[in-house]
Amino acid sequence: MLSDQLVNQLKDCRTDKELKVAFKKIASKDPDNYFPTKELKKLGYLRKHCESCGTYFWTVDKDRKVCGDPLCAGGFQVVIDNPSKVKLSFIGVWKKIVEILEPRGYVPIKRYPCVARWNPTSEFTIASISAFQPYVITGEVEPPAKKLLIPQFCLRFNDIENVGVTSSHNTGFVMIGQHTFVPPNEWNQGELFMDIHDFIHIGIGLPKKEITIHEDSWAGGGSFGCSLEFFSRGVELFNQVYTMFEQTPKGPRELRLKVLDMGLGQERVAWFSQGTPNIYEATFPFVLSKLREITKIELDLDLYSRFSQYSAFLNVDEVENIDEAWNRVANELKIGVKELKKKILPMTAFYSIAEHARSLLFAINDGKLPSNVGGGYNLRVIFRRAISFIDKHNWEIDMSDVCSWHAEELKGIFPEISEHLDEIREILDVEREKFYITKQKAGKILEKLLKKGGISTETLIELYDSNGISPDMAKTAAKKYGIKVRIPDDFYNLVVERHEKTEQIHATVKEIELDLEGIPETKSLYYYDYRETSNNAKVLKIIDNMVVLDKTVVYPTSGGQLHDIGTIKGQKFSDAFKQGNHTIHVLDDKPIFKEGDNVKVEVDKEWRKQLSQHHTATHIVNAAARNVLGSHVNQAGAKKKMEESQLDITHYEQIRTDKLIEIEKKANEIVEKGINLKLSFIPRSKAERKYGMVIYQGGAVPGKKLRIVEIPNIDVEACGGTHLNNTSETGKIKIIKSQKIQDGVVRLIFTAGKATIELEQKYQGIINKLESFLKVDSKLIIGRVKELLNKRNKLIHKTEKVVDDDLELKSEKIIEGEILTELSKILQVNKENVLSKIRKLYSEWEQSKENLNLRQNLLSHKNINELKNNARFLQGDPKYQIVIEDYDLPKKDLQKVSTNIFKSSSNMMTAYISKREKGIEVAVMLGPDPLEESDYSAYNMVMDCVKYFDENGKGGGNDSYSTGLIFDSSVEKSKVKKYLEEKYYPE
RNA sequence: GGGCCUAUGGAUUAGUGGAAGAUCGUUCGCUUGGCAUGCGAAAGGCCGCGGGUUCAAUUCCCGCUAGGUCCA
Repeated sequence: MLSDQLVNQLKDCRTDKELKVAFKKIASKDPDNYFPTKELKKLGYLRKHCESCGTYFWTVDKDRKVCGDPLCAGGFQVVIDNPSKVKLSFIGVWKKIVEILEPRGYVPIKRYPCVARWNPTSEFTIASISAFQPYVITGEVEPPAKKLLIPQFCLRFNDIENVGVTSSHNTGFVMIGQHTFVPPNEWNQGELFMDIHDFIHIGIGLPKKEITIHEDSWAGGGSFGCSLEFFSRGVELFNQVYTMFEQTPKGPRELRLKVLDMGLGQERVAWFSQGTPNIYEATFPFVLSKLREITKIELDLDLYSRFSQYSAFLNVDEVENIDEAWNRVANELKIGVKELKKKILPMTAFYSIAEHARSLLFAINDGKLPSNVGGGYNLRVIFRRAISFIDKHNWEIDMSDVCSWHAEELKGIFPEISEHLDEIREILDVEREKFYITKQKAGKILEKLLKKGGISTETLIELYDSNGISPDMAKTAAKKYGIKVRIPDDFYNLVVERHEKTEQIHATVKEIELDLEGIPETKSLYYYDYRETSNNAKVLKIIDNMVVLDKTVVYPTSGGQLHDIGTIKGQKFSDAFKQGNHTIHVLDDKPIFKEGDNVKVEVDKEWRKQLSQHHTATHIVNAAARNVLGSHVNQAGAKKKMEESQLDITHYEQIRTDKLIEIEKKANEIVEKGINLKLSFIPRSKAERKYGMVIYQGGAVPGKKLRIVEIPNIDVEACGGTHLNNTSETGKIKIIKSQKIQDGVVRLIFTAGKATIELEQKYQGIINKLESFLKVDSKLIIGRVKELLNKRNKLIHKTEKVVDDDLELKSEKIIEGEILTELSKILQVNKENVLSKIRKLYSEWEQSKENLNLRQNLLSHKNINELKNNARFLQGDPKYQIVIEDYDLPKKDLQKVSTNIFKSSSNMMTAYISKREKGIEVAVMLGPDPLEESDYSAYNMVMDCVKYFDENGKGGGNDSYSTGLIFDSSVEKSKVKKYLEEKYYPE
């Protein structure tokens, strides 16, 4: 169908955008070849060329000069004199299209989740066709039906700011898909066109004169085709895409499977057919009525109706100066800008709240949580936007309530979203708390800055980037202080720039690919029984130490499971990885065998068993966590190693210890039940139908057939790893710890089988050592450690108040809980470091004890007085007195002595000589009088002394307090003391 | 996935390469018939953890842990 000439034209197109532009020209040059012109003409449509934008379009109006795009046609005109004869509710649109197309062979199917776990290219479902991407489109997977209809809820977060402002933007919407997946000989473009035309013309009763149809093209994900866009009154109703070609490195070619992609906005069509002032009134009137009761908002629907015609001008994506755009709209409506905003803004807030609640409801229900990273961030953004609107207008709206009203309103089409309302409420409650805490924090930071002065652009960016404080928030806060903050027009560009700068530094290194051209794929033999650990194989390729075989039992690192180790023909390999469908074994040394040889492969059985235990345990823990925490729990990543296994699950807060124990208990119950696992290969669509999308716990999996790992009644996952035959083989599962790796994702680290035993032994070993170190029974350990910490602190910091009781550990308190877990909390260290931390604290305590008498004496009133009495007047300057002493005590204590002396005798100065690890320390401190009145300087006094004994000696400080060190080990303390005495004492 | 910010008594925090402060709360005393209040005093800090640099680190550097935040 594509001529060589055209192939050449398209072959160099690298991006979808280039392809789309190029193909649009080609298709419109030869419309009879690419569009259903026969049907269009038969219906009485004429082909025209838009005088405004140049697009070719079809219309029955022979005088029409411009196409139906709102920019060419001058905004929306839905409300005035609505042209549709049939009024359809939101759900009615779906019912109507089913009514018309089902008899023509289209099968209505259930929606897919809007969180696209099966799709490696996109986190959310963004169009009806996403449900079938990528594997149905590539022909790898059978479609549920050749011709089908699907009401697909989709999420798109690129237009958040427009929601509620323009009358038609949504973050979440239902795209009704009319799709066919057929080989070229079954493709009938004219019929597909007529089906959808009949829906709009007969089903909605839209007269042909109200319809304009644009010629366009579409490209995405490597495939492309031409399309027809249906417009009416400036509204794009839907777009029928005929995907017929794919782009390959050698240029475009016809697809083996032709795909019809017609996506129709259910909200949009409902809106259009009802002619309401905006899309929201048409979509969820029930929710809006509830909100109206609460807010008592006065909706000036007449103004909104008129406003809605121009709101396309306020699309922030297309408008450069938003203030000017408001002025323009106000002029058109013949109303002041201020008044317009005052009336319209609460309404936009009102609609946004309703709209965002709906998206949150679907997204959370389908398994996404608000978060600070990833797709979950979008949920946080719309939730906060909604909450901010609620706060701004002081409305008593609970977002969870709004969600449940939506669920109610949608029961007729999506009953499943009512199933988890309680969980959603809990999740939103937590999320709301987080928002208020952040907001409060932001307020404090701003206050602090504003008290100091103004805020520069630089800090404005910093505030936004690091603390999430929007420039608007800063501006509002500044007003209270009478400070003006200038927000640059290109603020958000500056933020982006800042990121670009830092990102350039970290360029990623591309991994080396082995040349395996022409080598057959490796046949993997580990799928059915993990105990199969050896096979005979033929060597296909050797590159350095790396070996490719025709078949192997070896498991290469993939799906978060570590590779096997073992031997090939007796030679050890310590790594195995996957490239495409080849398994590559990495030998420790150069292979002694050659390509073409027959060799025996053997896998280390212990190694294999441990990894299999960890892998099956991961499925068990995942199921246990979902059981304990709720159905919002999904796997967000996993890693199975020898010593432990990690499982990341979606959850909205750090898991409390009691819940953790419950999960562990539940997991071990599953182990003890001794359930047989079912391992099987099932065609993808059958598996999806039977088990649902939850099977994609480990992420998207390619292939026509899925390897399904089922623990009956517990867990089903599509998974390629090695698994046990029965849950009892897992052995004891022990959860070591949980950590929140990002908002909305918690990592569980646990062990199974031998690893658990080894770990418990290790922990028991630590506990045994603690017992003998502290000389108590294990149940007293926690109490003793708490006591040790307290007494150690007291001994170090509160020397004077120490009593005999503090010199020994005698606590008999028995504290509940797992010893090491508790200790690691108390001491704020890892379990592994508990012992060394306690040893450290203990020796510090002992050290303090050793010097205690000395230190207590030193700090006693008696001693202070004695020191003062014995102080000698300074040589040549009898106004001041100096204390010169020799103490090997901690610096802190010496400082305290001096402070105490100065409290009652301000004319004093002190000099101490102490033995330290590195040498002899000289410390001089001046009381208030000599410091203020005299020329004496502690620094000079120290340096003079240090340098006298050791020219490499170092020191520093200021006039009031200085220390110095004499490194020379031949110098004796007594000499230093004598030197000072001779220098400062009178003859 | 990448970047940035933060970590100080129970809470909110100031602060600095050289002797850890404030406010609230707590306890005690006084004031009052009692309470609110007022006055006075005290207790309470592994300055997140580990390492490095330094004569000296709560402060600077590196790693970790925990929380926050922005971008893709």
